[in-house]
Amino acid sequence: MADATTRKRRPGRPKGGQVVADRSQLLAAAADVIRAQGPDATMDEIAAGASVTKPILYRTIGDKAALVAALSESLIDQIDRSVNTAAGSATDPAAAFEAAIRGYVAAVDADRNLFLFVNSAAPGTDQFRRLVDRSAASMIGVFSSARADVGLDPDGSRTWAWAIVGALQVVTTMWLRDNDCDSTSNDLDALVRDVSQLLWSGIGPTLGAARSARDLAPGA
Amino acid sequence: MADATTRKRRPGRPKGGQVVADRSQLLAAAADVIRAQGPDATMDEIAAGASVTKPILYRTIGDKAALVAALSESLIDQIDRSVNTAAGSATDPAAAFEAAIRGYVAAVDADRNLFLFVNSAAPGTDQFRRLVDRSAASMIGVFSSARADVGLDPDGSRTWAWAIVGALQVVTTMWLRDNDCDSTSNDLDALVRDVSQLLWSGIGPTLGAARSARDLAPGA
DNA sequence: GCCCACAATTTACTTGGAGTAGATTTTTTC
DNA sequence: GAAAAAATCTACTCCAAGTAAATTGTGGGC
Repeated sequence: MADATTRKRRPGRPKGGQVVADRSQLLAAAADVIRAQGPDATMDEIAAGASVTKPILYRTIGDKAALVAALSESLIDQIDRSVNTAAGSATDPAAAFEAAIRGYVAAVDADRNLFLFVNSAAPGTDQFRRLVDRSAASMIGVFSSARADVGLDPDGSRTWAWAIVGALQVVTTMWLRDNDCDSTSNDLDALVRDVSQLLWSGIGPTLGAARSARDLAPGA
Repeated sequence: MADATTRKRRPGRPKGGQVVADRSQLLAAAADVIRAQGPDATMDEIAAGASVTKPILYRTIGDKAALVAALSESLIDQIDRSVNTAAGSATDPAAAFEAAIRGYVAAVDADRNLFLFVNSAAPGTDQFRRLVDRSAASMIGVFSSARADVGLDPDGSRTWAWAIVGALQVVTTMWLRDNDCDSTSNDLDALVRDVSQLLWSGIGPTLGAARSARDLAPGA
């Protein structure tokens, strides 16, 4: 968050050719405002929270879609880290998958407002599609090679990734409603188990077979 | 669509205590406008297309969320019909499931603009959640009994329905992008096959077991 | 048969947020 | 020291949602 050092500036060219706030500072400040004010934070509020005026925000970041895109980058990275960490601490592939889903939900829950802000685009908009593509990217590679090893069309991995992104998005969104105030993590376990059971049955055999195929490869 | 009989009315109380257009007429006209003008049709355009002024539209239908809710009712019914018809003409349960998904995509594709208009709500909004709940409703019943027969927690059927609704929504939305102008239905087959393969592996065994359990019940 | 109350409609407005143009102030350069 | 340049801020426009008040016609009382 840009602190009080840049507060109540008067117009004019700054010393040393510096700008009042660079892109990363503004993004961090925007994230803070959204976390505090909720997903309905307006561009005015975000600019004010960053101690900057709106034209600065627009000149530095771009329009609202660009802000969403930038924030989604970091949020998706954060979710990916949470997912990988959770999955890494499991031995059984099925357990790893379930843990990954738990990691996803946990990451979203931890940054609820940012998740909702980033997901403020309606399906059908370019923004939405970019977000889905970006979210699916990390999955596609995994599925693609696994499917190829098993003789399945690698193009289908994109479809699988889309489906999983959609399933997780809706399930998580709907789950956030019920836990709006009270964070009863009891039924979270059941939720994660159910989703993972539904999806793993389709994925697991393919991945398992691929792994076996790779284990049989020379040099394994 | 309200035709030219009610065009260029001057203000004033109509004869016979009738209103200028009733709810169902307005909804039909709105759907026509959206089909023609695209999912970004404004309330002004919809009112104009129905040969009615905006306050009439608001008094008869409600706000935009109410319009979306009303249109989603009929669209979801239409999709459900398409799904059931498609699934009914298959013998194998797995084939029926795949046919159902094909029916879903086909129905959405046939009413693309209306689908996008109805799905114009961002995840996290009440509108979105209502739509998901409504879309999931018809699935929940099926899953719930099937899961109960197998000894699974029936509550999980809601989660399954949410996940499937989300998967289909995203996959279909993303698919619409690529087929924006040219309707190459070649890859549609692959898409449907992939999605159905992913989801059926999780559902099929449960449903199959439930069916067997029911077949073993007294009086079968 | 005339007039007043009332109902449905239209015009024209307000509101709120995204995005932008032009005025304003300070630094730099000649 | 003055003019040009660079970055900023104030104040605006635009668009769509939603609404209030003016407008015009119908129906009933006398």
